[in-house]
Amino acid sequence: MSINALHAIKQDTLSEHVFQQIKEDIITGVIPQGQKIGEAELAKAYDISRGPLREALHKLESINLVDRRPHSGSRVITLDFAMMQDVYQIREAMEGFAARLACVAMSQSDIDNLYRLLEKHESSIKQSEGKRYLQQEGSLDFHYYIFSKCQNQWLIDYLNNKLYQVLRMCRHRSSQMPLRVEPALHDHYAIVNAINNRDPELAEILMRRHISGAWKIVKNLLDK
Amino acid sequence: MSINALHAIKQDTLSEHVFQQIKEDIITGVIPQGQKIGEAELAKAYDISRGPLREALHKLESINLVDRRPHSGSRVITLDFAMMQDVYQIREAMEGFAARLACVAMSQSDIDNLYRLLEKHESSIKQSEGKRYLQQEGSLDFHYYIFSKCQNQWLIDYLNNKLYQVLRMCRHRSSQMPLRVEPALHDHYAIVNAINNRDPELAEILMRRHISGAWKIVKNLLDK
DNA sequence: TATTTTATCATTGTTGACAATATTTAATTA
DNA sequence: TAATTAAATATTGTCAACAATGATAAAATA
Repeated sequence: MSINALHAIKQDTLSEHVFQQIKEDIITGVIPQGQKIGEAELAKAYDISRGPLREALHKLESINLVDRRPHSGSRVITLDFAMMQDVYQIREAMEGFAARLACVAMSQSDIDNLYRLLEKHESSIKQSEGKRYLQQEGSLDFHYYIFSKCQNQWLIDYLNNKLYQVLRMCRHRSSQMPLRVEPALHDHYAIVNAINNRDPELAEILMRRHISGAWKIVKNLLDK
Repeated sequence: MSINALHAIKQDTLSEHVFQQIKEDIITGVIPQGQKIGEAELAKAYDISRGPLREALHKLESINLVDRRPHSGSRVITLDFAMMQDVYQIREAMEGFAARLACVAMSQSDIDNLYRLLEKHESSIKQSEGKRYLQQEGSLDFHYYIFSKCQNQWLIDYLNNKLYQVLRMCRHRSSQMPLRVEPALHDHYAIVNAINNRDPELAEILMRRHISGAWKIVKNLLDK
């Protein structure tokens, strides 16, 4: 299951529908970073009135995809170094903690599913060298599967609807960077093993290291 | 400095002003938990039109103070056991991590200020036995001072504007519970000592224990 | 010419009316 | 009478016009 599967629901209202659409357009770069957003202009572009559009903009602000200043207007955020560091740090803390919780809460069949997921990734890596993007999506699935089992609804919601949206944006931005995926797979196996051994502390530590390691790689590539 | 000092600014717009006001009314219980919110009704109560009120409600939803279902309406959240547990868990993870970061980032004069703050709390405790509420506010100041120095803007924003609002709500709800404050002060000193020794790992661990200890107390009182 | 002031313009904030949906009430049927 | 269906009501979602504020350009002064 892809993370985006959760987006299908709740587009009942016009404001919600347009929120999802603009969100994707920002994440995928259709609307570039730092872009000034004129309400009237965008409303016409998406063929709605300004009311629902403003509500959509508020939602986008609440997931930190746009900056809004009263009487001044909105603009798409810019993924500078400080912001990416903030995001990766929070991800390290929260997803590490989520792994700890999930380690306690997961059923054995959940863990079996995780192993199967990793095997699928492994074979997928061996076959396709070029399609790194799909492999990254696979990595997202892995992370999502774990934190979705932590049984803390607030935590799940924050990771899924806020942090991971910005993370997808980072990915699109740095999707031309060369990246090795085998080490990540090795990390993943270590994490699942810790969960399988019902060792929450270790699961948290390994998840943290995995994420802070990913940040170090991204950081180096940014310094180039 | 109280946390609420930050609320003074940015009330330029009507929607923002009413957002702050409703927020306080929810936290302090003027609008009770679980209350159904009729837009027209509230708009008249606060003497504004429905447009800005709806935007305020969206903001309230984004900090998890109200639930909103399309076409159905909004209601104030209910602080049940699961939700409070979620909040304290996230607080443990994020504030622990913030303490780790702050331990690295703090200047020596910051640390001195922390010690002075604790001394003030100590004498305040000795003098007034009855005014537990003020002591709790003091505790909030302590926590706020630390995480505000973590240099992660996202983290600060989340703790200050989302988690701590719900936390204040928990406090108001359980403000008649008997609670000992000396142990908390002891914890606080241990945390500052760890920071003073520039030991980030320990600072994080102690902050975590402090918060999870607070949760255990609250949990027991809820089970009564 | 550079800078300040003033006036014009564009954009955001706000409002009340209208449309669409959900909820409640009443009526009907088993 | 209880359950189901249909009509009526209330509430939310959407729109377009208006007011208020900030940004821009023109004019005036040094």
